[in-house]
Amino acid sequence: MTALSERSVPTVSSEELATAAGVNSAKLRKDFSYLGSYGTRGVGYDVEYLVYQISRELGLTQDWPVVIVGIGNLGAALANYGGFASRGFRVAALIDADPAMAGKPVAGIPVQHTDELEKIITDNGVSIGVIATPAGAAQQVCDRLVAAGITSILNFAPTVLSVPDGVDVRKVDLSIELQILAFHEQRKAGEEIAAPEEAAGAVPPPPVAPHRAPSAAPGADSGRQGPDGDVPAVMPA
Amino acid sequence: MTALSERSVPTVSSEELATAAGVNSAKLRKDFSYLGSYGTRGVGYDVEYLVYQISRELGLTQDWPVVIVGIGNLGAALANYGGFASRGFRVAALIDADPAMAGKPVAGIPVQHTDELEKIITDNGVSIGVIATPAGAAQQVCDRLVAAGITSILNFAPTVLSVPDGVDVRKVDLSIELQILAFHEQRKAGEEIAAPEEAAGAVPPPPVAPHRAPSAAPGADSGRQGPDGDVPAVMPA
DNA sequence: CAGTGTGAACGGATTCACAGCC
DNA sequence: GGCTGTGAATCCGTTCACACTG
Repeated sequence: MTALSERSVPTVSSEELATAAGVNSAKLRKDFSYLGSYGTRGVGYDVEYLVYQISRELGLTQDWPVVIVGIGNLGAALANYGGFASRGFRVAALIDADPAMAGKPVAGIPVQHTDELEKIITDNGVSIGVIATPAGAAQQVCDRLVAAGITSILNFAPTVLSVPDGVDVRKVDLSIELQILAFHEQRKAGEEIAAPEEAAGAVPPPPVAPHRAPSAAPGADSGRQGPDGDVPAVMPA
Repeated sequence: MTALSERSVPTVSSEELATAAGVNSAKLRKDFSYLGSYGTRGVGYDVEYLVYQISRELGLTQDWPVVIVGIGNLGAALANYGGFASRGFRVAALIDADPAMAGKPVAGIPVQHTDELEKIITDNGVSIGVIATPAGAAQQVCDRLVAAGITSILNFAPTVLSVPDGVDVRKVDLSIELQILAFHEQRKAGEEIAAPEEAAGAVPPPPVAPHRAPSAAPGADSGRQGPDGDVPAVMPA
């Protein structure tokens, strides 16, 4: 939709959007209808208007100050990531435990030391924290963020964090997407013979004839790239 | 399951696993049953055996050579990411367009110039490519990867890539997870009044009373962190 | 007798199909 | 005429409940 908006396309039909998104047009209309009657019968949806309404509903019209803790490669990459600003996210501070990093600017923002963490969060009214530290430091950082009043955490460290009720955690595992690709890749290759006959002999293939069951791969729709932006888990209570 | 395995726990019940994963035990049993009858009635599942079977089914017991193109902060972060090796991924090469990067080791692997791209892929039999370039270069890199024989692409650049049929693309948008958090955060805050009364006045709030419809947030289950590892889209045909 | 494997029941999400409107 | 908005029909994933087994 943003792309359409940039090309100054005035209106879209549910059919067009649905095709682009790889879903059924009825579903798209029904979903939009939950936000209100924003379309015009016989015409379609006003692009600008719809972009605005959806942005508002998603909370993208607000200003979300965010702190990033752990300014290694990943932290730096996140700090430099252009996609945040346009979605209403503002990097309020970069925090790292390494005193040598302190004061050094990354993406134009000076890195601050972990000691300042609580003060930074309070002063800026930050409610979302990003953890990009090594696994070992993650839980500790998390605890401090929560204690300082943060209620949403995006965790890139390969650990499951434990948090009190009311705090929302989402974990990003960079290897999961690769695994999904590999899974499909395996399928593409395995089209030939039905019996793979593994090599690597760690666990001895115990009894039980692996009765290659249904095992059907999920629905094959057109060109939808990337993960579904699911919104599962933790609701505010 | 890996954690259980490391603690040498011999068996698990579907109930235990289900609780840990935040799902219903029946669902877990049914899902496992699609892989075969790997449990023992009255006992549970053999941890080691199950780990192996699932790994194999997911394609994690194979060796997947991967190339990373674009060795900026993100590319470097990916190259250094520990989670890949344990999942069967091997970084076969790092590729960057900047001649100054060539030869420089990142994560112990020397960066090679884009000119070598085709040769590297062919020589190493690479079928999965990771794009971590700026948006502007992504499509071009993608085309070369595909031409060189790559059939799965993980795209971190903020562009939708177009690829021929048979090539699998997954796009990772680092800001989507933040958006999901912000969405929930907005909900938490909006518990007070029902009328937000926006500030930012870009699009003039046109007619139509935004009839705050159902708009219910998805199911609230226990502590599941992160996105569902969905496996949608593109099936091998 | 604890715990798997699975047919049957359930319920929510998707799709159909069409009335209503521009 | 074209396209939205939406009740009704349908589909499909989830859960129940229990027969079966080690």
